[in-house]
Amino acid sequence: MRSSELPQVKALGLFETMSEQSFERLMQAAYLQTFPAHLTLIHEGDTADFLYVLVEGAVELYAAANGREETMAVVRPVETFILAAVLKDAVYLMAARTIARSRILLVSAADVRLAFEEDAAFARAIVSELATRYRGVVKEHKNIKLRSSVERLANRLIRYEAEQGGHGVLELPYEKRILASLLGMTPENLSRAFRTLKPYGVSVNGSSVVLNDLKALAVIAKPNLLIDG
Amino acid sequence: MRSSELPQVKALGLFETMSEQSFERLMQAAYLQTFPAHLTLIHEGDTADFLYVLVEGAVELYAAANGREETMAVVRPVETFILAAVLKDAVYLMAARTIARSRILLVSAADVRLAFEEDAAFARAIVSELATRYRGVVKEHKNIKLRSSVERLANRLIRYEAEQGGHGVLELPYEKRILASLLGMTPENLSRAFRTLKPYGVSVNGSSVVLNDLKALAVIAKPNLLIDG
DNA sequence: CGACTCTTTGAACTACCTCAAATGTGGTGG
DNA sequence: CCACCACATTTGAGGTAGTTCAAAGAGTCG
Repeated sequence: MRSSELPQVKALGLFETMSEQSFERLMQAAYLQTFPAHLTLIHEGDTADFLYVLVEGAVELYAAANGREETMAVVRPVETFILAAVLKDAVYLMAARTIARSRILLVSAADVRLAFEEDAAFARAIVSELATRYRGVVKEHKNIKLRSSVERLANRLIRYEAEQGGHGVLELPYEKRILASLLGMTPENLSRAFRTLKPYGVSVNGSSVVLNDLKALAVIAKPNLLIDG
Repeated sequence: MRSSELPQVKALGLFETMSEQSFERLMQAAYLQTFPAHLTLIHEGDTADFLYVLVEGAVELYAAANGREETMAVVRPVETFILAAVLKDAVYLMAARTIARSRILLVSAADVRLAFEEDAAFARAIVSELATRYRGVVKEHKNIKLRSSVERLANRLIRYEAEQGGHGVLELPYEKRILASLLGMTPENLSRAFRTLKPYGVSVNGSSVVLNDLKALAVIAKPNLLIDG
């Protein structure tokens, strides 16, 4: 693999504390590859042969059943995905496809499990990462079970605005179609939810959103650190 | 703590492989306590001071927001709960209360983190447990996003029947009110969902359920190993 | 420019919820 | 052991959030 991205990967929470030696061994059999947009990387039910690290781009994790298909999460750089399946040597519960052209590091799953055995710092980092991910899914599950779709959208907008600098403006990081599915609604309903939020200072123009009245928006969103934090 | 339950705890996947020495140290500062039914053990947002091990009884994990309250999971013996919060030294994302009179082992969270550092086998077990839990929440999330309430009930009945011996009969392990919330619906809607399943061989009498036509039930349930497995 | 796909809008439908009341059930104290 | 009470469950009626289907704009990319 090209070595120019290595420092970026090593800086990842998961690899940061592990020994240089273990890291090098792990990277020796790793591929850094560029994939075009809309390419399916993994299918539900496949065995987990690789741990994926998204270096650049965006990846959608989705699941299908009963003829329906829903976005479960969107991975942004630099982040790993499907760690749990790799550690359990189990099949993937979610499928993954690129949303945009993406640079992805593929690390051998067997090597990850080996490094876990041999490097205590790596083991700690894995636990930390896994626990964080676990809490992330729990929050998402609370989000779905405890909130209406308009509330979910309002809180998501508040989150994006904060992540993007807190200047009252934000760019939707991917298509509304995907955002809708991620928030557990149809595209049509997302469109209507945006209109519902207009009286609360939300104006939308394509993928650009302006929040003119954060206070009013917070009243309807009722943000909650134990869901959004 | 009483020592008669110790073997039962040691046999837990999480503690099974750890050294006797580490285990004994962990248990030295642990309490085994009996709690009456309907007692709140932990509140959302509390700091995680203990890892809980349910030895006997039943515990409901729930979450509240917007004046609503929903059951997130039900813990059955012998199982741990809120492991992720303990490992991250973070606040609990879910509250917990006993459903029935319960015997619960409380292990110091700091001791768990210490044992994790010192005992590699324990570290492995924790990762395995955490990864399994992670996959459990993902499955539950798929369940909610991809299925209707009747489908969720049908699959849940199929699961209980299998767990309880596969003889075509099952006992609902807790109140319908809680089952309803766990499945993401109101008690009224659960009652109607049971009636919807009657033509598929489901007859209910209090907490006793008979499945007279598993084949027909499976047709409507469309069970899926990547959700129910 | 033309052919996509995405997004929005409208209209009709449906799954699920809310409210209210009747009925059933388990636990408690006399 | 029984009567009572509180609460769980069921049933009915009506409402609402969200879906589906259809079709018209609006970007986007070759």
